[in-house]
Amino acid sequence: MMQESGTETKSNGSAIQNGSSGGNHLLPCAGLREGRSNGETTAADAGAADLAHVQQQQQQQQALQVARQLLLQQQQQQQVSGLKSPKRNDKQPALQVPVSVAMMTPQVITPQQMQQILQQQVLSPQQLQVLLQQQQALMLQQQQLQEFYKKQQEQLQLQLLQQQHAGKQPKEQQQVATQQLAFQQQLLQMQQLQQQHLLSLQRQGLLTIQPGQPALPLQPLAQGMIPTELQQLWKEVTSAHSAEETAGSNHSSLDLTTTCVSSSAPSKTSLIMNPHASTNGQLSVHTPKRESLSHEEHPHSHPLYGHGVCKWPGCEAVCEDFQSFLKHLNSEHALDDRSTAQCRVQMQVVQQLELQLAKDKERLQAMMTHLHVKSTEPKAAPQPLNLVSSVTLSKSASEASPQSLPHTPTTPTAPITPVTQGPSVITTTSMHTVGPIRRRYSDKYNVPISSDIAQNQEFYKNAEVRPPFTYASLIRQAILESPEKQLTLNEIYNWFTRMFAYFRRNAATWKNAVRHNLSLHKCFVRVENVKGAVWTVDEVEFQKRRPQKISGNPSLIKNMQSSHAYCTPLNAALQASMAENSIPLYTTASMGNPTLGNLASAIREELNGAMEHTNSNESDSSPGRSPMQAVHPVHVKEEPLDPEEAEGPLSLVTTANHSPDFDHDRDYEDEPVNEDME
DNA sequence: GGCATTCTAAACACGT
DNA sequence: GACGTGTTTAGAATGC
Repeated sequence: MMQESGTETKSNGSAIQNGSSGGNHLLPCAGLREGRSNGETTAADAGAADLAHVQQQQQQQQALQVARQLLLQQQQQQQVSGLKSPKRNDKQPALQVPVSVAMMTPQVITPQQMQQILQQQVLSPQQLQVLLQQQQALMLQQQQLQEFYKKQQEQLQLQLLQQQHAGKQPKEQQQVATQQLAFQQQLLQMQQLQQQHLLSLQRQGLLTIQPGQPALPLQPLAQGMIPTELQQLWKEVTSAHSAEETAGSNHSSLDLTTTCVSSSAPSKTSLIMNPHASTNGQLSVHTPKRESLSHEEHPHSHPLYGHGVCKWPGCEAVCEDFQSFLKHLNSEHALDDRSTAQCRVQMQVVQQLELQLAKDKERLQAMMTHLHVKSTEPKAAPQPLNLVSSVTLSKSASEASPQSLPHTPTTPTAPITPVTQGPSVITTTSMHTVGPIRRRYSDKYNVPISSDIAQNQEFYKNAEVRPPFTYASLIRQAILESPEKQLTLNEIYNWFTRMFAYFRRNAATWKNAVRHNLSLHKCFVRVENVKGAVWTVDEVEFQKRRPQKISGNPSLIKNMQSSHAYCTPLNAALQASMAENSIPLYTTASMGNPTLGNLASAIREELNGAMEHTNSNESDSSPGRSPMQAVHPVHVKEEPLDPEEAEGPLSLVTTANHSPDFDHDRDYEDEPVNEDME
């Protein structure tokens, strides 16, 4: 006995390499420029004809040299007093890359790196404090540098004005302006690197920045030149660079200009948001030039532009064409505090999503592993697989929760525990079932078995899970699916084995059950045929079958509602997880299947019926679920919400004062009510 | 606790 | 006799 129960139970960032972790997101400009030397800049300067201009250039060069000295000091200081951990040093590509890269590196302690440091406990709290102090010292130096820059900028602007009035060559002006811009961008880059670092410190709780305290004064720098001017200069500089980059040069030289250029505003977004860091701190960054090229080739392929709307987070400005979008992008989303903050937010969003994705993938893997193991387990577990067990009520649902599943407390999805039941909850409809382990929901909630089987066909065929339907329902379905609405017993067998992997085992048991059901239920009529005996379905009789009604049990109703509440988030989580793994989702709800409507109706009806029953407090066993009952105060035996099941006239299944109206067993067929009916 | 429903197991009969 | 089909009975599990 009950071997079958045992059977039921059975069935029942790649870029982080060479120590150059993702923290080098902000290194792309340096990486791109590592082949550059400032000698190129001076060579360009040497080509200036105007002596006065040359002198100005020399002044600027001197200023830049001072700035470089400051930056080099920063670098050296950082290298000397930097992190002491060998691991940390390993992660520092600065010593192996050009100075232009190395210069930026000490400040590029990104959140990832900080987290790694903290997680690996490479640094002691004291070391972290030292690190923090160093960063703060760097900030002070940065401010000094900015002050120096401001003075220099004023000078340069004055000179520019003078040159303009004197009718200087535009090329020379641009050279001056280029250097100005370069220096601007260098500072911007540094500021943002520091911002990044400060952010990471904030995340680690090591640094607290008051709300009113601006992290870094980016705005004044961004206002240094008007956007059109910046764009113009940018284009010229980048076009010149593309040729220069191929030549290669002294890697040890510090080229502020080239470093700065690559970090100008248009590329900043991609710099920050591009997670695909390459090795050794060299990132494949979209330079604006490349971007513009790609936009020319694919004028609507900008990730921030789609459907005529700017997709900058929180913007959604309507841009009629791509040009207007670019104008909008450059004007509204230039490099400023706001854009930087938005980029940071977006970066965190992406990080969170990646983290979530990784967790979900891990969980899915564990689930699938678990289910696979479970499905191939021997018949040891006596717990029957509950395909229709309630999400909230079923004992097996909680008891069977596999411990192998990784605990993911951060997962925002709704209760995952029911999912642990595995295939049993893949179908939305099954999650509504509030029945005992052996209940089959098709009879309870009038869920169209045909729809469920059709939608989950592949699942049932491949997974050794018991279909959540009674034998009677399955037999009926098999017969109704046949062209002639009649099947021999063997054909019924074949249908079972063909449609359900579960019935490919223990044939003796379930076949016996099939035969038993065929004989037991009046709804199955045996017809002698030429071929032999075939079985047909008497729909009227079948409709007479009464599912176990839900009486006015408040707890049951509550549980049903709660289980329904689980449906949406759970389904969403399932859908998301399965979609990301390209697994077909056998749900009725998520696919927008009309079955959902039937299901919802069924639940509503069920709930209403239960409520009505509770309110009416009738002794009648009628659930009172059907709207027909409002018209006919007589007992409605069954009111199939499934259109297919509703084919039979309701009047036929309406009886009066029929208490044991389930006409399941022939034992009952002599009941007076049935006699009256028939 | 009793009843209803469903499932499982088994026994039996009958035909091929 | 083996096997398939059909019927019947009994017991267990579960929900009402």
